[in-house]
Amino acid sequence: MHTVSRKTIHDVAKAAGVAIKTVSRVLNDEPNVRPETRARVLAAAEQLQYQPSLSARSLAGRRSYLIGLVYENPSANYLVDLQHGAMARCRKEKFRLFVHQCSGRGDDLIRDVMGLIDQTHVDGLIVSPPLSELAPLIAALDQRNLPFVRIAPNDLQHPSPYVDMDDEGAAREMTEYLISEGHRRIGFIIGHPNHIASSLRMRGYRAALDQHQIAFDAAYVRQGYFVFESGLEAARELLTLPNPPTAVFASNDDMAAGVLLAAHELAIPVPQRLSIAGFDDTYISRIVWPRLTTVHQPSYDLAFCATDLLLHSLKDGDSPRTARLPHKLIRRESTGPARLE
Amino acid sequence: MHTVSRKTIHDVAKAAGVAIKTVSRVLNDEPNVRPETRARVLAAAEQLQYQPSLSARSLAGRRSYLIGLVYENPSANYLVDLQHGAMARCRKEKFRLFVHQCSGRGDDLIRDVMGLIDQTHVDGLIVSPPLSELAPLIAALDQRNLPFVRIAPNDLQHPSPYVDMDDEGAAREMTEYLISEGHRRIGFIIGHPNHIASSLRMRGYRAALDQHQIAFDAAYVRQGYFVFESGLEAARELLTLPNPPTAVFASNDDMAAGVLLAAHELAIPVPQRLSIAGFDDTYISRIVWPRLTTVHQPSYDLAFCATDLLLHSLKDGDSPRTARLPHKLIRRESTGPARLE
DNA sequence: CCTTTCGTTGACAGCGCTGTCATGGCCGTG
DNA sequence: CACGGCCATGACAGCGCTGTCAACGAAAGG
Repeated sequence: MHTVSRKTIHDVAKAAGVAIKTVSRVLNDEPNVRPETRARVLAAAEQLQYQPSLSARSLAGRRSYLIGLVYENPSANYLVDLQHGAMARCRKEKFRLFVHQCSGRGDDLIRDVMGLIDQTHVDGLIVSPPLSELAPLIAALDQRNLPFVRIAPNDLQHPSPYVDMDDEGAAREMTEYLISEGHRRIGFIIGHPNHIASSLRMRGYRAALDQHQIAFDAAYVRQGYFVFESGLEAARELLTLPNPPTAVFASNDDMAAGVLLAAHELAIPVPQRLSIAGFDDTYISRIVWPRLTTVHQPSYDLAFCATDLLLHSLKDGDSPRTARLPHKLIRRESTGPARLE
Repeated sequence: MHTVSRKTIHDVAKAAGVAIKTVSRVLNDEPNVRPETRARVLAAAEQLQYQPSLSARSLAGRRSYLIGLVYENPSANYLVDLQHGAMARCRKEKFRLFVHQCSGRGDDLIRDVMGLIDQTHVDGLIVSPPLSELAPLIAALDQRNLPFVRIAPNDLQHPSPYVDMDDEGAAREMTEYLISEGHRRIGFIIGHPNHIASSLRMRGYRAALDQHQIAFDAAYVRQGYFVFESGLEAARELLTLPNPPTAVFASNDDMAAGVLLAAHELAIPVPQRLSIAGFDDTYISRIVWPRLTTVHQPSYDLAFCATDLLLHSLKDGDSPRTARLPHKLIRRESTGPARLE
């Protein structure tokens, strides 16, 4: 067994008959290289299967060609979508993505992220929810003067770029759809209190009720935490109410799956006697029976777009700073007309 | 806004009143440093919030404190478990995990992985299935002389370390459990042909039938691909057979969820008229209704353990080279006694 | 007492790149 | 024809560390 030694810029320079600086110029698309020289260098690099060392680059220059994606504790499907969206965008440049699960809370979390920055020299950061709402973290990043993009942030006034979707509008549409199906007693399960999306979706729900002169009834609203079990518990309460809702709108698919399970337990046929709607359009919404009506949240695109904004802001200061991505109501078998009573 | 400049080893050395080499010694746990000197350096490093630059480390030394996790296209839940298992183990040392989704097939894929190695200088690699079965990739890694650990590989003779579970035994246990419930016509859905786990699980299924003198009937076996839709399709065929199975054992949970959906479509009550078993014990096995009887596959532990083996083999050559992790049969509501006919 | 060994520390080179500046050939201009 | 300016290229320093080796004092041995 014998280690194939790494090719360096010197090998390429020698093969192309130029100085290493010229190789560097070619590989970094710098101007002032004769086209034929450029071609010669490119050919040599290709022939040697040369890959520049990210370590050396970040040490010598002011870029590391690395961007970080930090997250805390999102659901698996959402997380994987984010990762792949960001990776896909990175792959189109010569950047790589460093995925980092943050640990700790408060100051520890900030230290954790700062440690990531110091150690890896990332050029920028993609901050996913709920970290994107964590003011102390955002402030620390500002102070560090590191470019970053937030996904679904709460503070839209902050100067850093962000991408999001219209959570409130989407929730209003879903609620209106349920109303249009004849539902009047519509249960609602709120998401995790730390996520701005939770209150936005709640607001959309209320707005739709208001618009259709349906009185808001707190008895039909339960606090959840974006996880399956919280949806299950909330639904057990809602569905055993004296005058139970004919539809339940959960703030994400995981909780909606919990509602569905509760309905099955209580032998309530879905959607004949109970309509159930989710949010996010994750994998599980297509797997359960009946399949969930939900709102498609473009997680992959959100991350792709966030990475795009970040890469642009690394190149030139003046680039689009925000993007709002479209959502879509997905009707499936878990919702239907309210039964006449 | 003002950039807080990165602290370097020089800052720490100055603060502690020693040479940078001594700081390096302390931070790398090298011997021959007086305890009080060590304490002084540690205090200075802590006080300055010093974080060594991974770039400089990997450039200067022969370690990068980075290990790579490469994967191709596993299901989201499995992938996230792997990532978190590996990250958790890394966090206990001063290592970081570089997660990389491979792109391309054949030579392109190998070039992709080699590019990762050259660019990031990873000290070692965790190779997850089905890449862990890709002989050309393994050969390329061997030639590169880079330490790596395989998760659930096919070639147990190969000298590189690996971790796996007893797929065959687990499948046999599950099948025996179904037999013990009185089932005789037991359908089976095979996993993706590229995964060794598929044939092992199939082998376990057959072994259990043989042991109980139940004739193997190819009509009850369908090829699947580890994805939901393939389970759905296979189940539609199996359940409309003239003499349909009373139980179906799918090689993973996603496909079992597909079987469950097919049963719902055909109004076959589960488990009263059909028992359904999955494999992996992923999130979805707990959210469908009825919840799936399945085999717990320790994905998190597999990755944790793989990382552990890798880190050990980086330190000293002679370390345990393999580990087989325990599985567990999880009985839930999707299986029950066969109906007497 | 001097020599050898060992434990502790530091000086310095150099990892593979990029940033800065120098060099030299070529052009156009007065 | 002399000169300045521009383009293409190269020489060289140095990023923040680790590896190597030397230096020094203290302990151990003859």
